[in-house]
Amino acid sequence: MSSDLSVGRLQLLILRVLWERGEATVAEVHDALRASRDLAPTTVATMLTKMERKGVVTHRVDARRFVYRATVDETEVHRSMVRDLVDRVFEGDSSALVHHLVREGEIDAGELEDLRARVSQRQSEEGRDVD
Amino acid sequence: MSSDLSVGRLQLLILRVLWERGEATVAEVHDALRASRDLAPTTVATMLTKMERKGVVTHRVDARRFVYRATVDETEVHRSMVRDLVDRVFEGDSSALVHHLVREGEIDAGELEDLRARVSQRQSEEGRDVD
DNA sequence: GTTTTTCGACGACCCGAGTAATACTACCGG
DNA sequence: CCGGTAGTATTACTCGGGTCGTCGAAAAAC
Repeated sequence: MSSDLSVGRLQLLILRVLWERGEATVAEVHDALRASRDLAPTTVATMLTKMERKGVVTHRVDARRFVYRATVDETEVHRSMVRDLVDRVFEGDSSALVHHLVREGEIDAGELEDLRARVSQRQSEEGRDVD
Repeated sequence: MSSDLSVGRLQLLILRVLWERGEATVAEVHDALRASRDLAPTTVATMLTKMERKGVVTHRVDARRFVYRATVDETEVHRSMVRDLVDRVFEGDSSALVHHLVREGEIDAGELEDLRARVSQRQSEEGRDVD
């Protein structure tokens, strides 16, 4: 599964609100977004509807209001969107992406060392039961 | 500026052909794409037109045919598209992206070590004029 | 009980990517 | 000079993200 969970900017903003709060009404989402975006409440509602049609959120009814909840978690969405970029831009080669980041000076030696330590530890720990 | 050079899948495929060959006619691009996509020649032509309107390619006329050339290089496009993803998904934090890659097992210790060595060398070389 | 407010449903648009059929035009062979 | 061909321009359509206005129902307020 986890087919295509790529979402647009606004959709991601909305999902973040839902991930943080667990559940939220249209008004709550709209309110939480006020800081970053000045939108009509109906815009949020429409977006939520479209997102529900796509399958990334659901809602339950609570006394007139719709209470939305994400049906996908942050990691799934990240995975899908990163995969998408890697496929499009780097022909599926994730390390090419990291190479790019390094070449562009987005990542420095300290961060890489940190990561390296973490991953090598993980690999030695879980080495026996992988795949 | 390198403002917004984000392009779609097909546009990127087309750009790759242009980057490889330097210049290409519609027919040549269509032909080069035959392997990966089965498109009508007009589709490629339309796309090229739209891309020219956007500013990522130009053309010169050579005896009736349009010879297209990219006006942006691969690195610029990569930068723009990666930046875009990082902004949308990781709130501008590039290292969060790498963290994700590591956590998802897309990158292993060997690759990180390779990268780390490279970047630390670069940093010590150009150490005097950074920040 | 009637009016006002609240909230979701629907429908309308815009825009860009993608896809392609059709129209148009200039050149070439006869 | 004429028509076919090559190759671009035009037009059109689908889809999804984004943005709202309006409408209708229902709850709340008076």
